[in-house]
Parts: sequence; structure tokens; C-alpha cells
Amino acid sequence: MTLYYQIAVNFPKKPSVLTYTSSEELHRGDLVEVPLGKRTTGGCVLAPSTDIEKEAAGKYKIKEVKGLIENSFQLTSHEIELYQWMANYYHYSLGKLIFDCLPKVLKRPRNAEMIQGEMQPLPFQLNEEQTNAFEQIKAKISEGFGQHYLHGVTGAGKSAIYLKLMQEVIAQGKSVQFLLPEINLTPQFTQMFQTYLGCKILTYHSGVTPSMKYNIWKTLSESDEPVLVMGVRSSIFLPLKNLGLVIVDEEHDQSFKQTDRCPYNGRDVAIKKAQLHNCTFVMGSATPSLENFYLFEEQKHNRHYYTLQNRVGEGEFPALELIDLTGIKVEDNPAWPLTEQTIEAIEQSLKKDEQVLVFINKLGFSSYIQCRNCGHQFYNEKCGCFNNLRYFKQKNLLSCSHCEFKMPLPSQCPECGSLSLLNKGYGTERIEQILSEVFTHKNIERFDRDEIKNTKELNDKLDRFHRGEIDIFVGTQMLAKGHNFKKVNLVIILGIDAMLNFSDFRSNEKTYQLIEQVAGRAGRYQSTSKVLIQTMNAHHSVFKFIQAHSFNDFYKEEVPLRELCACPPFTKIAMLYFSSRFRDRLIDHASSIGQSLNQVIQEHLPQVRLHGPTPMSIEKKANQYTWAIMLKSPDARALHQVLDTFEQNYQTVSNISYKIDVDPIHLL
DNA sequence: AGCACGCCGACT
DNA sequence: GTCGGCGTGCTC
Repeated sequence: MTLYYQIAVNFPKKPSVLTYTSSEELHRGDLVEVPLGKRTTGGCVLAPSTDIEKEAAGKYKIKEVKGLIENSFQLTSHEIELYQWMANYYHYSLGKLIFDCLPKVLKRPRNAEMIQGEMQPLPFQLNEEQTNAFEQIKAKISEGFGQHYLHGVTGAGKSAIYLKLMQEVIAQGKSVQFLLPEINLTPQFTQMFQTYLGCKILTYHSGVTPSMKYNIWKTLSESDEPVLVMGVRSSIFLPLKNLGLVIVDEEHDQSFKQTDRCPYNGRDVAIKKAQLHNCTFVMGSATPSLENFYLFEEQKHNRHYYTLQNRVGEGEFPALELIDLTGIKVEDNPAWPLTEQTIEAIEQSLKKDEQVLVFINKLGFSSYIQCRNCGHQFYNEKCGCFNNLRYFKQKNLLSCSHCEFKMPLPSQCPECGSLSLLNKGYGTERIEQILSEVFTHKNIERFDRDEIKNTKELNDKLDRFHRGEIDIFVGTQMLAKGHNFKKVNLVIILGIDAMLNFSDFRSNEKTYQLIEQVAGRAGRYQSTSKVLIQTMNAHHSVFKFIQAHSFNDFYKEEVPLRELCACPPFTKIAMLYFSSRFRDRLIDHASSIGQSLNQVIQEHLPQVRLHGPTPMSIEKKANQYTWAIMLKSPDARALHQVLDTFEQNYQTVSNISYKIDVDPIHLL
């Protein structure tokens, strides 16, 4: 007997759903080995093939499935539907997507060890705000899919609400999926759930080895017990059975967006997953993404919003003070780029035996190095001349932020031989050095990707800070998220202007979020704490809104701006990137694609707007040039239609590749 | 993405 | 002669 099947093949180009024969009966979700061209690759059985599809295979000789992949899994219909939704939404090959997301199959599977929750009684009670949110969400659990937003300031106790909701769902014998950014998955945080929940608990993050990931997958697919999975973005693909609740914490966080391979947003996939499983979806943040907030304001069907205004415990919000850098003379401030006022504030805090955080969103010692005599700047041929190398003093290396290129800093200018090479701009390393020179008797350390490479180093460093062995932490984003410091009542923010002036429609939003997050690190346990911001834009309205703790006012000012520039949430954006080693061929190709898409748009989909092609802000990265076409549409369906026609008519050109990014987080 | 074929320059 | 560089083309 010959049976025909539609199989999603691990193959990057479309169509990736191909027809195969099999003498054995196969089932939807089976993972099989199939011949493809002159090799064998993986495939996922979707459905028996119809006559039309057999016909459509046409010129191809239909080949036979080799058999099931050993020690593999069988995907559930829910999983396949989720992947299918993603493949359509992100315009990505279904087969490749599935095999990108699944763990690599191993020879000897073992059982994943899960932590058993201790189910201790809660030593606290929810306050009025928390109780209100909890009760309302709880009442809707039985209604199936619905979205809930917990908008709560840092320290308002969102986690306690999550915990109570988890208890409800687990008591019904159902599982919970909890998504959060990598950096928030700290042992202190997971400890809380382990102490008070009675179910098995799994954590899933970048530190989990491939073999462990495989074991986790296997264990989950064979278990019927309720379980809590706490994990990063990719944990959304784990095969949880009886899913009763999906939670995404720090919903606004950009790390939910994958940048390589299929550029999906884990938060949005999580919403879809909850919908497919018809279960409750909860997300939370102190600083909602404007696009999500808009949805909860304007499209309230099945969306419920709760605010938590008060901090749990005695902690008060830090006061926000701006140090206006305009008109300040560098020579009056010996610790420049730190002002006298900033140094004074740090000194006061240290005197009180408190700790201080200094935040700068830049790594290394200086942004670039320039010859005082001839103006020469260092750059890397592979990434073009508009892309200066950053300088790392400790390692004495000039390093490219876009590729692996590194070179030692020469003592002389390679152009004119001058010995006078100037450091321009600053980063964590430079601030650390300056502070060490001012506070010679204090221990000042860095907290950034350069200094901390794995979770062990991260935890060690944090432990030492908690024990008071470090007086000042100088750090990047890593410092801004999730930590709960007891003796920090002063936070300094430097270099925020670069973010504010960055040309991206989300720069105000990102600035707001960052300051709010950083501010959340101070004064968790005290009433007098402050955040000092050095800026050239002291009159920028973002600061005013943060000072007033009014996200709603920020939102009211920002939303009309988004409408004016036809940006999300008023439009949906997709980027079409073209890359090649050959610049002229690339420009020709991208331009002609732009023209034909414009034709399609004019004739059939006039609501879509096309911009470009334009070069990326860093046009050349690792010897590859990239140009982009931006598509914007108030109507998502029209946008997808343009992308579909593009893919259907696309003729591959050698040495040029393309990539589609739906809902991009960076435009250029 | 792989994998093979095929065309060139550089080597024992 | 033939080894290996990579450009080109194909995949039910």
C-alpha cells in the first residue's frame, strides 16, 4: 500500500511543505527522516496528501519517507498549530522553524530532574490592590482564553499575584508556563516559587545544556503531572500538557524578540499558545510596551487591565533629580564626565555606609580613539569606515561591536606616527577607573557583559555586592533588571542622551522604560532615595513624566506622535532585508524588488506604504552589505499579503539573500 | 541549509 | 596531471 503525506521539511526556502510516500502509516506530528535532493533531512508529518497535492508535486518524482527519527518526539496538534501560525505570521519556513525550535536528539535519554516545590504556607497576605487583581483574574480562569495585564510599579508585588494564580491552576491539576527575560531568572526569584508551590518546577535558560534540554523535552512529553516551567523565550516551545496558565513577566522587554533565525517575539507567541490551549494569559510590567498598552485601552474585548500603584512594604519611590549639563564647564569638574554634584552625592551615600549604582549603557573604556595630530580614527575594513572600534583598556584592545574583529591599540598613530591618541566618549571601564581615583579607599567594580560571562560569575558578583564587599557597582543594562538591593539608595544614570537622541520611533519609550527600571533598583527598603541623571536634555518631557510617576501622561503624549509618524500601534511594520558581498548588485536587486512591490501595492493594496530601499545604518557588517525595504500598513492583513506576493514571485539571485522581519524592534 | 558539479589556479 | 578553492544550481 502506498500512502502519501504532506511533510514540513527542514529546509530554509519556501515551499518547505513537500509530498512524500510511505508504506507505513504515519500520523500528524511524527518526526521522520526524508530524502531531499542528495541528502537526508528531518521532516514533520502534517497530514495525508490529497490528490491535488500529489498532482502539484508534478515534475518531481515523489520519494519515500525513510522512517521515524529514533528517540524523537511526536508533536501534538497544538504544537503544530503554533508552529504553523508562526511560519505564516513571520513568513518563515515551517519545516526549518520546527527543527530550529526542537532540541537535538540524543542517543541515551534520561529523565530530567525537576525541583519539587515545598508548598509552605504563604507568610504574607495580598494587599487590597493585589487581592482585587487576583480575584478578578481567578474568576475568569474557567472562561478559557483571556488576556490580563498587571501594570505594577517595581516592588508592587506582581510576583505574589502570579504565585497565587499558579496555586489556583496547579490545584486544578494543570500546568503553568512562565516566561521571563534571562536576566530575571535569578535563584532568588525561583526560590520564591519553589518555597510556596506544591508542584514540580523546571527552569529553562541558556545555561541548560543541550542534553538537559532534550531530557526536559522528553520528560515533559511523557508526564501528566502539573508542572511550573519558568523559562526564557525559547521555553515557550516546551510540550506542556494540560496548560492552564501562561504568564509573561517584563512583557516590554526586548529580549523576548529573537534576532537570529526566525525573528519571533516570545511574548506574542505565548499569547498565541494560550489562545490555542484556551487558557488564561497574564502579562505584567512596570513599564508597558506602548503597543500593548494601546491594545488594552482601545480593544478591550477579552483584555483586562489592572494597575498596582503602591509598593509592598515600607519602600518609597526614589526622587528623580536632573543634573543639567548644558553650560557646565569640564574644567570645573575634575572627575568628568561625572559632575561635582554627582561625586558629592556618591560621597554622601558612601558616608552613610550605603551602596551606589552607576549606570551607563556602554561597554569598554572609550567609544573610539582619535589621533590628536591628524584626526585618524580606527575602524575595521570588514564593517566599513563609519563604524569606529571601541577601546577596552584592560585588554588594550580595539574591538568591533558588530563582528569579532579585535586589534591591539598601537602606541603611535598608524597614519602620522603621533603619540597623542585621544580617548573619545566613555563606557563602564572608564567610569570605574575615574571613580577608583576619586574614592581610593572604596571598592568599585564593574557589572557588565565584559566582566561577567556566565551565571556563576553573575551570582558570585551579586553575592559579594549583597554582602557589602562592593561599594559602587558600575554597570550596563544588566544592572537595571530584576535585582533587589537592600542598601542602595542612590542610582546615577549617565549617557541617557545617546538613547534619547537615537533616531527610532521607540526611543522615548525605551528611555522611559530604562530609567523607570533603573530607578526601581533604589530605595526598596528606605524612604529617602534618589536617582541622579546627567543630561543635556533636562527639559525633555520624558523626565517630567517619570518624576510624576505617570505612565498614563507619558502615554497620552506619546500616542499622538506615533499616529503622526504612522508608526505602531497605528500601523504594523515589516522589514525586508537584502544582503550581499557585492554592493552594486545588491542595490540594483533591492531597487528592482522595491519597484515591483510598489506596483503590487498601487494596484491591489494601496493602504500599504513602502519606504526604501535604504542602506542599514551600518551598511557593511562582516563584509556583507545590507539594504532594507520597510513596509508599513494600518491593516495587518494587507501587509501579510504584500509579503506573500513577494515570496511567491521571488526569483533567487546568486550571492544575494533576503530576510523578513515582522514587528521589528530595530528599524535600521 | 547542505550537497554535488564544474570550472579555474597552484602544486607534487 | 590532480588537489582544492568557491560560484551555481537543485531539492517532493
